[in-house]
Amino acid sequence: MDARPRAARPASPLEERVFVGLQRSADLLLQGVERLLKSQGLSPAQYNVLRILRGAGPGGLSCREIGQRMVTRDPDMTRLLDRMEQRGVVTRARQKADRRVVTTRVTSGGLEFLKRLDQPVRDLHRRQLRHMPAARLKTLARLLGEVRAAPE
Amino acid sequence: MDARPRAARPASPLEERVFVGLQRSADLLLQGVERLLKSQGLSPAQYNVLRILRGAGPGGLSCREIGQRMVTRDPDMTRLLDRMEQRGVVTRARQKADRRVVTTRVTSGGLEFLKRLDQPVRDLHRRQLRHMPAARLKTLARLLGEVRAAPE
DNA sequence: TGCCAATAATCGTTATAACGCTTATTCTTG
DNA sequence: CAAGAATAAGCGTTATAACGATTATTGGCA
Repeated sequence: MDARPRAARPASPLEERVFVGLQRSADLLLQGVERLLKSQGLSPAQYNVLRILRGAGPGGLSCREIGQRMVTRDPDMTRLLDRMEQRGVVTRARQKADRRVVTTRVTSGGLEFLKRLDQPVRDLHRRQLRHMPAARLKTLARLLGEVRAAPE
Repeated sequence: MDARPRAARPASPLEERVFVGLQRSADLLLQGVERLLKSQGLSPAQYNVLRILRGAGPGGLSCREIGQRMVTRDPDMTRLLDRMEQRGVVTRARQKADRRVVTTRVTSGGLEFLKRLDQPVRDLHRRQLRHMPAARLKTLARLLGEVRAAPE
């Protein structure tokens, strides 16, 4: 039995509330970012790859490494990078030592792109979360980390 | 100034940490749900629609209403419902009063589907979050609500 | 009443995501 | 050192997402 319903709808399990809340919140914030990136013809995944490559420096990264660092997994790195190569924001070169791996690097054009986007993206995030005090954001960031710290 | 770098990487802005943490956590949990639903040939969006329609009762809902209640927005309700109608989990009928709107209802087959999935989904969510005590989950759920309570 | 804006849904098209399979190369080990 | 497992990336194909434009219907109002 569900006890007396305090609200119209019976409360869903706590874990489900967290799951749905996560999906909704992530989607809400992503919408804004998508709009911003679309003005430059970039998808969130492409933007993410560019930032990863910038962080990796001139040595570049293999497909696998990029995939591992991405915020959301992408099951087809090859064609994601194909499109980015066509736009001239990355280059690819097969490694001499291990000819299985292809090293991808961000081009100067790609870095320009990122530079133009850095401030607008920061501003957007600040606007999206300006109604929450820093202390709560810190708590939230910590709890989100705990979610992903699941064993196994 | 950034003070002394306590870790190798300089800390990113708090808002960005929250944004990325949200995307990563949402994606991580969604992966599990996708795997589970795929065993029944359902996408998360389709599952979401079924649950919305079950909650709405026998009166059904219009496309717009379904779209508004979805966890993540879907820009093409028509074809999402097309596919579900073909699978026999929903029916559609144009309203007499206002012939612009199409009412969608879940079929008994669709309800069966849901019934079989209810417990596995609950179990999955519990497993995904079992490493976090209830008090933290409550705090997290509350903070996630606050994120979406942004003015305008 | 007749015209126009607003609303609901649909559709044509292109791009991207997703799935599994294949190829190329390297590592392992008997 | 040869055969087979393991690893990295790529590809063929199908399904879905995304974007705009379009149709059908209704409500507002001069």
